Amino acid sequence: MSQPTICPKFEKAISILSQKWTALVIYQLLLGTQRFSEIQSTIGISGKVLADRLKDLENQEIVKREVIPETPVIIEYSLTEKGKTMEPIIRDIEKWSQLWFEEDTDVQ
Amino acid sequence: MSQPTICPKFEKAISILSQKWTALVIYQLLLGTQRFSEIQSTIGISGKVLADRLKDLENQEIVKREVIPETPVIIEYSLTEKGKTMEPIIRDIEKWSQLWFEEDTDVQ
DNA sequence: AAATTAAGTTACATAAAGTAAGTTTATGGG
DNA sequence: CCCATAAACTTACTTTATGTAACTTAATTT
Repeated sequence: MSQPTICPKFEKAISILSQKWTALVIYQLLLGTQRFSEIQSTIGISGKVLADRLKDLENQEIVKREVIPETPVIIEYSLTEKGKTMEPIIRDIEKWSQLWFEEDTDVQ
Repeated sequence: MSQPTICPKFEKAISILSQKWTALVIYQLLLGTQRFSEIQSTIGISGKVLADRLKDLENQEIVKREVIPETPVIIEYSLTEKGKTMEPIIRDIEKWSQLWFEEDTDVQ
C-alpha cells in the first residue's frame, strides 16, 4: 500500500524555514530595513552563513537587496511583499514561545 | 552602543523549529497518533535522525511516547497539549506555501 | 532453533555551520 | 602617492549535523 505523501509546496516552505538562522533573519527584517552588519551583530550569526542566507532569501524573493553608493558602500536588506506575508508565521512562533517558556530557566 | 537583543524564549522556539525535520514530524502528528515507522516512511527521514528528533520533542514535552506491549512491541507517538498548540504555526506555513508556490515547477 | 517484525543503535561518510583571517572598493589624511 | 579605514563579503579550515546501511533486541510464530 502506498504511503501518504507531503505537499511539495509545504515541504518547500518548510525547507526554507528549517534552515538555521532563516527565521531569525526574517524576524529582524520585520522590524524594517537593515544592513548586513546590523543583522549580523543582532542575531549573532557569522558573516559567512548570513551571506548564504541572504542570497537564498533573495533567490526566493523573500528579501530585497539594495546597494547604496556611499563610501564605503552600504547594502540595505528588506522584506519583499512575499517576505512580509510571512509575518503571521513568525508572530505565531513568538506567541507560542511566550506561552510555553515561562521562566528563563526553562530556556537553555 | 549596545545591540538590541533577541528574546530568549523566541530564540528557543526558533531553535526547535529550525532543526531539520522537526516541523514535518509535528505536521504528521497533527494528523493523529502515529508509529515510528509510519512517520519515517511518510516524511522520508532516516531512522537515526527521527529517533533524535522524537527524543528532543519528548524532552520539550511536545511529543508523548507510549509503549504498546504487543509483539513485536509498538511505540505510539502523539502530540501533547503543548504540541497541539503549535498547530497555528504549522497551518500558517501551509497557507503561506499555498499562496506563494503556485506551480510544481517553482518547487525544486 | 530459525525467521519475523518494530524500533531503534552503531559506525562510517557527506554536508552544513562556525571561526578567523583575507579581499574588495572607495575615500580621506599625511 | 601611499597608508589607513570601513562595510560587505570570501576563503580556508575545523567542528557539528545529517545521511546511509548494516546490526541489535525482544517477543513470538513456524
